[in-house]
Amino acid sequence: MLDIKYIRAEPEAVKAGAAKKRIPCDVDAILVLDKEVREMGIAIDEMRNRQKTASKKIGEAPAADRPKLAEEQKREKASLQDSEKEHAALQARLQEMLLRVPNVPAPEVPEGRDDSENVEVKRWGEPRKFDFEPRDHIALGELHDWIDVERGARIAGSRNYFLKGELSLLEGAVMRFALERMVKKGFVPMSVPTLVRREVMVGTGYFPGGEEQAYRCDERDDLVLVGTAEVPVTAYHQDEILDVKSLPRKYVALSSCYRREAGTYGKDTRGLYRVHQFQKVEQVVLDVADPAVSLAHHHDIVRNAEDVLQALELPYRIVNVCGGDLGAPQIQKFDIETWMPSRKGYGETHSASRFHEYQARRLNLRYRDAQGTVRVCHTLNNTVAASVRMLIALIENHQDRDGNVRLPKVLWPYMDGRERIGKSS
RNA sequence: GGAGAGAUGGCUGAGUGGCCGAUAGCGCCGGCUUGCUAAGCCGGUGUACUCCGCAAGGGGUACCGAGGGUUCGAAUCCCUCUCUCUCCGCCA
Repeated sequence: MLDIKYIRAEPEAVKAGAAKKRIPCDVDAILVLDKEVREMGIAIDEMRNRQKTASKKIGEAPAADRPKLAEEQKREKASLQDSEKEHAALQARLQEMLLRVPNVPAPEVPEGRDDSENVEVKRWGEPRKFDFEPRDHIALGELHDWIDVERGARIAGSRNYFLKGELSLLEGAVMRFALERMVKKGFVPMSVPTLVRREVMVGTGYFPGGEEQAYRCDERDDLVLVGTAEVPVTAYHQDEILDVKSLPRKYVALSSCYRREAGTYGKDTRGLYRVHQFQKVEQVVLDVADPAVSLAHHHDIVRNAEDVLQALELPYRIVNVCGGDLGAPQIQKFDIETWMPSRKGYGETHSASRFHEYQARRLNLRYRDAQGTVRVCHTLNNTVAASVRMLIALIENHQDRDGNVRLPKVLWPYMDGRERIGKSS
């Protein structure tokens, strides 16, 4: 959420930002409503002031005079209550509108309509040239009995799956490797709730707007399954005022992630590229409200992900996500796409976002700076490793002619010392 | 699931209708003091919105878990919800 004071001061910047993101937003209507709410608030404050003063006088008056004085106050009270009711309704409407105002993208965000106009900023590693016809992950899964999508669908519906045998172990190995790598860099590991209250979804910027992508419980429990550990981790310090000396806070969490993937019917239907549930290690950074500091963190969290991909010997590229492909909350986003032979291209595996105050303001997540001033934090996050897509890349890229898979050295300790997996290894 | 207790400022903890945005202690910040390992003394110390002011600063309003109600007036009375704790039951 943007600061209403910022919207008042820079309405044109907000409009331009929304236009760049291709998100409709009636800034003028917000300003009109804001003015109305504010003027009404002043009037109500004055009415309350008169009312409080009068009440105090009644308290000081001799008991005999009180009923008469109280009678007079009753009329005042009625009109105050009407105004308060109206004011509350207007405020709620304004708040609803403010929650939908998109964050203003950074100047470095490229113009563009959709992901086809994202701008590649870096490439690492050479996609491997196979001297045999490589199998895709489904074929490899069948060969080794690693993947069962049929029973997955029978038990849990489409886009659900079982991982078995070595691939199930490999999933754990990759997650554990990614987690430990981040802990070594000073990130505090966390195990987190994946079923959260709606307000946390609002606080992190997923609601309103993203309701269709989230699973929710029925009316007995008004909870939502998170699509990423970013949600509980970023909200961890909700409503707190942190000491500036305790910043930055760097957290890393492994969690299950749940996505409805509504509106993706027919898209990526083969294989495990797009699924309803997966494991992911996520990094989250909270720090002071300084754009330069945030930018530095942004580069750091991208580096952290690159570090993991390089250790796993997977070719990737980084794209600067264009305005039209950017969500409402982000200032800027870098996606990392990893080479997947079955796609004959790069597939998104990481998403590094910088939010400035957008999430923190919604979460009421603040800090007290060295001067004692209370300010809203900045937040960022990025994937470290997301399970199924990382497994697709690993087994497809590192397969041999027989369909066995060479493991990168960094995974050996997590796979009981094994250097390869597959039938003949 | 049953029975009970509770939720107050960074923390502990008073407050049962007007003198309470809230006693006190601790902590923290500033100052003073004393030669003795640290203590003592004095002062300050919530957040948000808003108005006035160039500013320093000042005024108003709201907030005592959340929401509603009673009342001229609510931290205090009533209702609903959330959360915490204790005991019993059940499950792991």
